[in-house]
Amino acid sequence: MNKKPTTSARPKSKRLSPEERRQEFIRKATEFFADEGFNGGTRELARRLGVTQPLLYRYFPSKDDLIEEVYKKVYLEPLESGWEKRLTDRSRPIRERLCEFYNAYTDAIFTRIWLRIYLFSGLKGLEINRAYVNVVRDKILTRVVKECRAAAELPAQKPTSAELEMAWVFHGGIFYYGIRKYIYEAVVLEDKDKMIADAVDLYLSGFMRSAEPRRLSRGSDRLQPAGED
Amino acid sequence: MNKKPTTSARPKSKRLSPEERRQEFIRKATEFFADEGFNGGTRELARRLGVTQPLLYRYFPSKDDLIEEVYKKVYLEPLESGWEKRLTDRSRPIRERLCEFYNAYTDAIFTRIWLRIYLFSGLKGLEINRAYVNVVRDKILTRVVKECRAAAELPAQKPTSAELEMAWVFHGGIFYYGIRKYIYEAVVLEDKDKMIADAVDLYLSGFMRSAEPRRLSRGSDRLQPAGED
DNA sequence: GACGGTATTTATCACTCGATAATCAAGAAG
DNA sequence: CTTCTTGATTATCGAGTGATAAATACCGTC
Repeated sequence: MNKKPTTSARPKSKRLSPEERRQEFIRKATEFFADEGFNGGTRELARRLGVTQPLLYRYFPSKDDLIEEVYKKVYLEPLESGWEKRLTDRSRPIRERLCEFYNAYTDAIFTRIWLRIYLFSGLKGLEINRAYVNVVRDKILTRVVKECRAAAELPAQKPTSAELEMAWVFHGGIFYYGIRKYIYEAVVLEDKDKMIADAVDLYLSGFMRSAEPRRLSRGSDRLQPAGED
Repeated sequence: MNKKPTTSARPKSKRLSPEERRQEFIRKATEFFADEGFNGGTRELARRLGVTQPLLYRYFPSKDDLIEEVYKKVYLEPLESGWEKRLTDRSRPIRERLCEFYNAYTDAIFTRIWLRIYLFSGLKGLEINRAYVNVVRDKILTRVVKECRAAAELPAQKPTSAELEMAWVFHGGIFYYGIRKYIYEAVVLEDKDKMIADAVDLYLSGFMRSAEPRRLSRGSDRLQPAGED
């Protein structure tokens, strides 16, 4: 046999590699903290993992370190796919691009686990949460506004704060659908795609309507007096 | 002196009546739990109140009972003013009514304390939170849709689930402004009235636009195939 | 099959939590 | 001043917390 795994390259069945085990712990811990909040006890967490509590401290120096891993996993995963870049593909109609993006984005974040971790950490005032909000603004919403401006044949410029605010209202309206469904467990319109399409139509029709007078009197933007950002 | 306070009707200065004291405790406890979450300790709470921890148990049988009082206070206060009834005053334009209502409503709920208690209790899955969501739907949003239908000269009928969903998106968009400002402490467009006016314009223009084809082909509502509620 | 290192468990510490009982203080009535 | 009631404090309990050290079980390797 030419097999020569000096450091046990891949164990046959059970006994996952330390790193795999660690990731498994993080995954389950994410579920656990999503359910119980970050005040959930390490003993109960260990019970769910089917191990004893002190074992956690072999893989993570402290509970806070474990929680940190959970944050990273939750916050970075949905963004690393880079869908937002497809927003700028101007060969396709703006409506289609917005619908596609929000369908993909909400497919990623509209889960009980993601939303709960997001809200829990938001209430704790974590930097990573604040940073995420800024990423949404810079990577998604400014892009949305820019593309809408282009579609409305408005001159290209940095979005005004009023435009950005309306994009936030639009975005927040969609986001709130997820909260109602997965946090409040309320009855929502089951067809998420339709909800998004309707929201996009609402936003676009409002944007285009407010763009018309602005397009005629180039430059001067009566919706926003001065000084954005 | 004709003073005859057999049971000490009103103490001159300090030493508030038991009920006043109790209310003061609830008020401060609301602030405390808004900051620390409901896992905040009774000792720290007592310290903030300037009293010792066991004293709390003279006014409330248990911590949970105190929390219950906090819930009631927070959830019932902003609704008991009954602004939503002014939504139906059809002598005034729909835009004005919507703006007025949301200005008043957000004046009441857009505070750090209210929003945080709301989110904390929402994450705990409390009945009172679920009930509140239903109240928003029944007392506010169905009314909003009905008034918009009337303003668009559509036949009066129970809002379709798609209409209700768009009202939720509109409502949630405004609500999310408060979350961004008071939970995420993000920089928002400071002129709340303008944000609301713009959001109302967005919603109304989208609603009216979608209403036009529906108004011509009376009755059949192509935006909603069947079965609402 | 014995060895050696790693994975896991048992036992335990120091601390904090909500809650209770006993004690003390303060103000009104006699 | 004394007495009685009620407000408030001190001291403490038992359960649960995160974390550590020592002991044991497991598995690949020689």
